[in-house]
Amino acid sequence: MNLKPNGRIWIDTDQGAFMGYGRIELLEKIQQTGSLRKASIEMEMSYQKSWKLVTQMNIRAGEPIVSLKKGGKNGGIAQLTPFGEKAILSFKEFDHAFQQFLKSYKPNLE
Amino acid sequence: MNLKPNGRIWIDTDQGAFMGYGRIELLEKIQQTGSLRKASIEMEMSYQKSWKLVTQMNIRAGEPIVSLKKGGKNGGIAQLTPFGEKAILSFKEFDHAFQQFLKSYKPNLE
DNA sequence: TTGCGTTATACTTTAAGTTAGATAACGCAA
DNA sequence: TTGCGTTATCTAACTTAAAGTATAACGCAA
Repeated sequence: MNLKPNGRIWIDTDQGAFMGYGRIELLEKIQQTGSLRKASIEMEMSYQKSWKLVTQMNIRAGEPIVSLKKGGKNGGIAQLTPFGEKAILSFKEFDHAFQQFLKSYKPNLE
Repeated sequence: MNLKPNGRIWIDTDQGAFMGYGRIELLEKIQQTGSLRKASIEMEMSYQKSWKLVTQMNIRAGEPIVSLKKGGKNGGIAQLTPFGEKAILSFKEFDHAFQQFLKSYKPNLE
């Protein structure tokens, strides 16, 4: 039978989801590439969707998570703000605690 | 800003999801009505979908959660097995612990 | 044997979300 | 001033999960 407790967590705001597994992965790829387009390709996600996610995060957080600039030397740049970096760390900590919770829980059905 | 930790949990098997919020609600409505059709109407869910959910649960649990019988006095009957009742209680306990976890967690971002 | 309300199942249609494709705007560097 | 690669945005096409529609099978009761 092999019953396995599972789940997922995220952070909401009044306007909707703010931070979750997909967004975290996207932010990390932005951090690595410096480009929203490259990050979306690595995520195998359309540019439109990742742009929407980032823009939503920026609005919902009240303070920019990612700084987006178009034009210039390399065509443009996408960069995490210090606040964005803090947000990643905070969510990862939350998820770590949740994974511990999941691991510790034993369903009593046999 | 009002950041609110949120999440959901469920129970998986090797064949896929076995128990979660929607299924629990469906099981409780079956318990109350004795009918899969009436339960689906109360859930505002198509009969086909609820039938599929119940059938999957029965298969994935290895042991019936809901007993389905067609024909007879009232056209047919849907009834939780004792094992099904235990499954409900077990999941609710799991969820209670999870809600406690969520409530206790304070994100450190301000 | 007929009617009833349910379970059981196939097929079609709808709706929502996602992606694709195209194009404008931008600003540095050559 | 031109070219480049990116951000930004619109519209159309596609995909897929869900619901709708229809019908068969069942077994008790009248």
